[in-house]
Amino acid sequence: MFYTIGEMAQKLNVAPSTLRYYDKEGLLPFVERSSGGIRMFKDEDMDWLRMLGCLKKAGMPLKEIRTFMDWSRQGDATIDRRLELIEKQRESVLDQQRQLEDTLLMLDYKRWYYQTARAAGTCAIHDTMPLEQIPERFRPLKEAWKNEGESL
Amino acid sequence: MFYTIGEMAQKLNVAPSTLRYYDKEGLLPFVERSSGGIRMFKDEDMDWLRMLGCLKKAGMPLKEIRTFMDWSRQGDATIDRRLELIEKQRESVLDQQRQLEDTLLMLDYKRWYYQTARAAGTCAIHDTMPLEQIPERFRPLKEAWKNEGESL
DNA sequence: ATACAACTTAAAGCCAACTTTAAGTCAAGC
DNA sequence: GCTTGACTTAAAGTTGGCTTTAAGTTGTAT
Repeated sequence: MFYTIGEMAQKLNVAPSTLRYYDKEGLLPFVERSSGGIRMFKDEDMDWLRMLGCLKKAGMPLKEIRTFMDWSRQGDATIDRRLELIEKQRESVLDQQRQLEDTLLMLDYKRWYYQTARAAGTCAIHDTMPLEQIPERFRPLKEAWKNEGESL
Repeated sequence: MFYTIGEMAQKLNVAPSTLRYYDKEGLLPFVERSSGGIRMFKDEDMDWLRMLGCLKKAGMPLKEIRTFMDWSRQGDATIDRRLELIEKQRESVLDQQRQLEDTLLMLDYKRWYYQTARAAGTCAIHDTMPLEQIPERFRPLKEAWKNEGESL
């Protein structure tokens, strides 16, 4: 069972031009062509595209994904390198999760800040608010700001 | 206590040119200038820069951050809009967290895949592996792949 | 056989977010 | 008062990840 680039693009919810671009960049070394030069995607190609999607969602740049694809085609000799890359990316995702956790706390604080301000009709309420009225979960934030490592 | 752009950039771990770029884009309407035109950052500017950093980390594009900054300067009349924007961004962060959760599971699966392959000396081990030898937490993955909504 | 939609390529264009360059100004130390 | 390093701006350049355009080919339906 074969699919044209248009059909595959629809399945994956991307533009056909995106798949052509990925192909040009060497990310799709597995797609075959008809005698007339038309790309013919197979069902099993989904495995590769899923892998591609996974690495992309993990924040890996296309160049590195290309490296991974190159290694994959080279067979069992590159298992170690591929594992290493996966583990690196796994660490990166854990980092991103920690980052988002912090960001969420900040947004939750700001949400509370504006909810309170809305109720009071003015942001000035926060200039006079005693520490005890700030929800406990937000208090460590103010502390953390005094230290400040890196930020932007 | 004032800081030059270079000092502030160091504090924030960014290039001075980045701060100039943000300023040009209207993201730093709060920075004052010396008589000679040199930017003078104040300690309290850190609050704005923290906010900026928070929104950036939440994935908000600079244009939208600019909007937020504009609203902030307009005072209490824009509290509602600001709250709305914060809540929208909070939802976006929750989405990103769900996304990373999925991605992590996939990477964990791939890690296990390559660890197993390394031990066996070949990826071919996975062609003949009975379902019971695949760790339970990864089995739902294979199921999910059969459905496939969107992906890349 | 012909029309027509969907495919092909190479090259150019676009957007966000910076960075670099060029030419010039400011201000602290000698 | 002069040097020097850090600042200033405007404008051009860069990178990543696509999208669009132009010109042409393929393959299916009538």
